[in-house]
Amino acid sequence: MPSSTVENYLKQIYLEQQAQQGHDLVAMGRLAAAMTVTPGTATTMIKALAEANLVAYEPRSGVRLTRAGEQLALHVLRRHRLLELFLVKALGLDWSEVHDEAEHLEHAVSDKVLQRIDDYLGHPAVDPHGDPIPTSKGKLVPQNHQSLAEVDLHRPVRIARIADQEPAFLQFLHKSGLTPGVALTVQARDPQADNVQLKLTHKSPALLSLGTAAAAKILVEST
Amino acid sequence: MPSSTVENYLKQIYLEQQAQQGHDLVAMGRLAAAMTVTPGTATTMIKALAEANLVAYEPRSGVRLTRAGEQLALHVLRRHRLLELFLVKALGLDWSEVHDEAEHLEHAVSDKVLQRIDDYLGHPAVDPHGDPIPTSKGKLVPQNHQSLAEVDLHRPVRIARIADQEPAFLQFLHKSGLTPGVALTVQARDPQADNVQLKLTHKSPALLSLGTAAAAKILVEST
DNA sequence: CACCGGACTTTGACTAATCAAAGTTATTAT
DNA sequence: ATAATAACTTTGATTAGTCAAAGTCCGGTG
Repeated sequence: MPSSTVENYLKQIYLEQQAQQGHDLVAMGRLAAAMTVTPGTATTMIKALAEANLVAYEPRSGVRLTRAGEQLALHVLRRHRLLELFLVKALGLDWSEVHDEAEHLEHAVSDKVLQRIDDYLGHPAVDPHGDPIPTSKGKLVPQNHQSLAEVDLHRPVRIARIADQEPAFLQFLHKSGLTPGVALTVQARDPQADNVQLKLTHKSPALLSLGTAAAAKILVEST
Repeated sequence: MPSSTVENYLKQIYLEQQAQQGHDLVAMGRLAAAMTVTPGTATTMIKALAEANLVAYEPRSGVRLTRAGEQLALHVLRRHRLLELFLVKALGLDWSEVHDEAEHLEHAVSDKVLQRIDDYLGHPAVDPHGDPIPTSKGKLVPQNHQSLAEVDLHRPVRIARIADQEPAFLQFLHKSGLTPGVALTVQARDPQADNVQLKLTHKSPALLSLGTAAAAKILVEST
């Protein structure tokens, strides 16, 4: 059974690979920063994971998950995301705080309990942030959402996913009514001013101004 | 924050102290066996816990919790027992299997989540095996139940608690209808034959034969 | 083309938790 | 009272995970 440290490394490599669309070699520096360990620690750990055939390691260029490593990572991600949704739905926790809770529980929950949680929730496809939940077989349906930083002006869209887990940012979104499912359009965009203007379809106040960095973290789908 | 290893040692010392009614010094051998570590490991660990003022250690005679250690142990026990009940009530797990599940989760669940679980369950006093749940302040109302090995013959009693967590034993009890709340009387007892005869008040088959060791693990209260 | 600087790896050291085996102490039996 | 024995402690070693700091490699820039 892999330790929770191993599970965390694999999960993080998976997430970094996703974040680098296409470019699947994750640099050691990136990984070390994401894990908040020193680069030397990451190197040591990755050499052990490579020995166990969970990653392919290319010294001085980076690391990538093997099939086995990816399966394990998806299993961890499934536990994490089902737990997040369960904490919100069954225990009424705030969506801004469930990420950190799930971070601990994901290493302690058995397959049996996870199965029950999945049944309880009715086999959901996404977690409270719109992140897709891998199946028990380790499959994850690829999403391809545009963000508010790039979607066409005036196109009617719905918020599908928030690509950030920071409690403070999530609380701001909640306060502003920018939660998954909400319908809106981008009214204007000014790259010079680093500004995006939103119009919420069924809310008031209906107008909102965001920086590009924040807009890029809000993913949408056409309605 | 104490490691889960430390939490487990303290919890185990607490349980052993309880099991040795009155005699509050727990022998190292006993503790080592309960923790399934070698005696040397227990000695080393206990010296560290004594350094941290969580236990009082008397070399070559045993160990006992300090106030601080007891508070921590009760906190762990609270998490464990609330989780057991939650797994049964909210997720429909079998009472015979929740002990082992809770054993892992008890170290991963935050105070906030535990609070929500307690609310969800309506602040219960006992877990699915009848074991009392310490309060959030670290108080545990002392129980004083007799077992089926000692209660008066023909006295009408109700099962209050099962003093064993073995899945196989719990499954046997379930199959036999010997679960907390069930009303019964002891019809006969034969020490020579190591045998106890039970009559279940509202069940059929109403007659049951148990060995003394099994009967001693079933605690009852008068009705 | 040499060398500079940043990214990466190596090395040596540390902590927590563990075991095996040797050493010590106390209790019991003769 | 002494010897045998069981219970306990000590010692030396191991594994997982980590850091600090020294060493190495490589892609530019002059």
